[in-house]
Amino acid sequence: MDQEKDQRASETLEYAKDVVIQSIAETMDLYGVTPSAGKLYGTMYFSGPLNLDEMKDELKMSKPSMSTAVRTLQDISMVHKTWLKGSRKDVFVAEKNFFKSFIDFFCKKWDREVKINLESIAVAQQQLTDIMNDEEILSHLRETAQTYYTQLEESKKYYDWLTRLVASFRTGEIFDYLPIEE
Amino acid sequence: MDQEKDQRASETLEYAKDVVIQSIAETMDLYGVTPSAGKLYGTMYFSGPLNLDEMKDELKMSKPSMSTAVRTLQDISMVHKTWLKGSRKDVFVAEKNFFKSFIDFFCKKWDREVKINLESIAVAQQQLTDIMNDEEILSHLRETAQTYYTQLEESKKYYDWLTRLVASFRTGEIFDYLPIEE
DNA sequence: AAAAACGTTAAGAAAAAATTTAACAAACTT
DNA sequence: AAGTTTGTTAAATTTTTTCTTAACGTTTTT
Repeated sequence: MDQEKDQRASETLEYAKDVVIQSIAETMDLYGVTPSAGKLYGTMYFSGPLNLDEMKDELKMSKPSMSTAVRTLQDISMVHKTWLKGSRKDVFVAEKNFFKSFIDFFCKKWDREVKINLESIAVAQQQLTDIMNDEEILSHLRETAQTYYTQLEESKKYYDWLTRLVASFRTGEIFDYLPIEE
Repeated sequence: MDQEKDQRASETLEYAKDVVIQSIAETMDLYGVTPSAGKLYGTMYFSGPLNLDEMKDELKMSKPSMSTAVRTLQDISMVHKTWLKGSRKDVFVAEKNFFKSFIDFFCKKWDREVKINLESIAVAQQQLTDIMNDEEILSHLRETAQTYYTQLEESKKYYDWLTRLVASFRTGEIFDYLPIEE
């Protein structure tokens, strides 16, 4: 009967979706993904399980692009592979729980930051100690070594704190302090 | 007297420094800066105030590169401009307080995420409501609109929580819950 | 067993980003 | 006021990244 109205409604629906997809893609640069991957995630956020062909039709891109994009999204736990009875194609669903994505992503990154830097600090401090303890070395060099050593030691407080922050996120303890939906 | 030993000590000092600079640069990808900017920050982390010419000599890069790199580091509050009596050159110092950098950076990014997405959600929900309330529209369209609306409404809990997380970081209240140097 | 479907890798093309040299504008010296 | 110094912008180049087409290996269907 009122086909025109339904047509318009359908377009409005698409538009409303696109507005959100666009802003999700835009802010996902913080997660270090390409705009394309961001747009893919945004699309999946509003869709059911998608296979690679459906993704490529949706974004009008090639299949290999979808393959790599969906893998990077998997790497940061923003999409998951599932099974769909009947079809032999891989299908993927977006992780819609932003808390999960947030925690998973940043904890991984922060862990890495702590690990890499603490390792290099350990190496550096060993060398610096050798210089500091050798009285035959020019005093201004030894003083510099001491300065660097102290600065690195100070920075450990941060890495320690970050480790505890990650733990609090991972266990969910953070939500005792800062509850969801206060 | 023992020039050789001092020479070796000096090299060891440089090496120790470089190890840390390298790892800082490597992990700073999370902050969305180029490797060059990361290396510049790492260098400044161990130096006093530097001007553009000193930076270019240190990193063996061009002056305009240093100019843009130092600006991106300023944008994320990882270096600050200071004044040095006598010289008319701009000099910059690295922010050595990692807590400050951390909070400043992520709060800015998270604020942006919240702002952009909440704005688009508001737009989208308005459109969706129009469809939901119009009984002349095909019911399956209206149901889809309802589904999207609910999903967006749900996501607001996350943005609300993120807003409170940012507030807690900004005020320093987070440190009551998770103290530095436990 | 041959053919088709599916996902990935490889190679090449296109697009984007980073870097350098050159040119410029403003502030300072003499 | 002419000439320097300093930082930035502009244009051109190089490098890196992204994306597509083509080829491949595996699994499934017929």
